[in-house]
Amino acid sequence: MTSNCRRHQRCVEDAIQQAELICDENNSRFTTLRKRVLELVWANHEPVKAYDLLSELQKEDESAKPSTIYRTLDFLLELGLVHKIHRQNAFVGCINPKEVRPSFFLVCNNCNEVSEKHDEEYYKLIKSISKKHQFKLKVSSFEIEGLCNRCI
Amino acid sequence: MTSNCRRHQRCVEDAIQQAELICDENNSRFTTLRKRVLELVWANHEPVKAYDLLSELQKEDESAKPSTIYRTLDFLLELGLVHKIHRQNAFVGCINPKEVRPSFFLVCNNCNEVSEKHDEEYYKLIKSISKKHQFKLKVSSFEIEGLCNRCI
DNA sequence: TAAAATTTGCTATATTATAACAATAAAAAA
DNA sequence: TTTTTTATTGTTATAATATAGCAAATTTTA
Repeated sequence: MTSNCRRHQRCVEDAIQQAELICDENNSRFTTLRKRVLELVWANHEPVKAYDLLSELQKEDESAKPSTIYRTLDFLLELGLVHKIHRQNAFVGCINPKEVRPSFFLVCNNCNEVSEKHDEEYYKLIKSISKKHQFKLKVSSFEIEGLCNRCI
Repeated sequence: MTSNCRRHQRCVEDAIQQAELICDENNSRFTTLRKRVLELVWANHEPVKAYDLLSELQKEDESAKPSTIYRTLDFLLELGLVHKIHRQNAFVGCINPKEVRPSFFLVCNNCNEVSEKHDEEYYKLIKSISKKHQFKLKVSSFEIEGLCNRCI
């Protein structure tokens, strides 16, 4: 249990509920598989490896294969329901999938917890960079590793 | 040739010269292998894949193996002579290895050129984030993909 | 020159990810 | 409702990325 949230079950429920809405809006189906994988991603606030998800899934569904996981993750990434932490080749649930502006991540090297941040200053920086370098931003990632406030 | 630098040979020479200095200061050896790999990384301003480096190296040295490349890259990364672009699992030469403050990268999805930026505003943001969240930063990466000014 | 430390060679294998095509299930059209 | 189309999942194979561990060679230090 490495969560600083009071009742993690809430996080999961919220995530699932949001996912249902977003899939709906998108005319995409929130199938049993997709729901289950999202729940597994949300098992805690740490980044999860694809093959760890696969192991978990295989406990319930022997037929699960790497592509089962990767395809499902692709779907969830597409809708912004999960994020990839590129420095770790791992995945976390998105805390605010309706927000289209980019967030960044604080990843604790001690407790492994990831905290997704939405930050006005960060939005400004991105805009300013785009303007300064005449660069048309498509996607970005900003990942910060170190020690979180509880582990410092 | 996808460089917007006038004479790319200069970039390479500079990089090698800086590397010599830095290795020296660090009491590390800038061996033939390390020099050669760094040159290969600097073949252009695009991110290079480890196995592409390996292929290149093998043209000159049949005995080269994955670990040859990865070990050498690890060494170069350690000294800040190259950076890893995590979104691409690829590597670029560092334009300013003596600067300890973090830089960020603009990666063009059209011409593939990577541009490393050192930016006062970015330093400030990082400081502000660290403070705001009481997070002790160890390492970070900020990678931006999109269209560069020449490809827009 | 001998001993210690660093670097490289070498083999094996772990980890991460995708391609291609078939089978199934769900939604849309007839 | 039945047919057709589309989306999803199953399945097999393989590609791409990365590391571990130990031996040999080279360089530095004593």
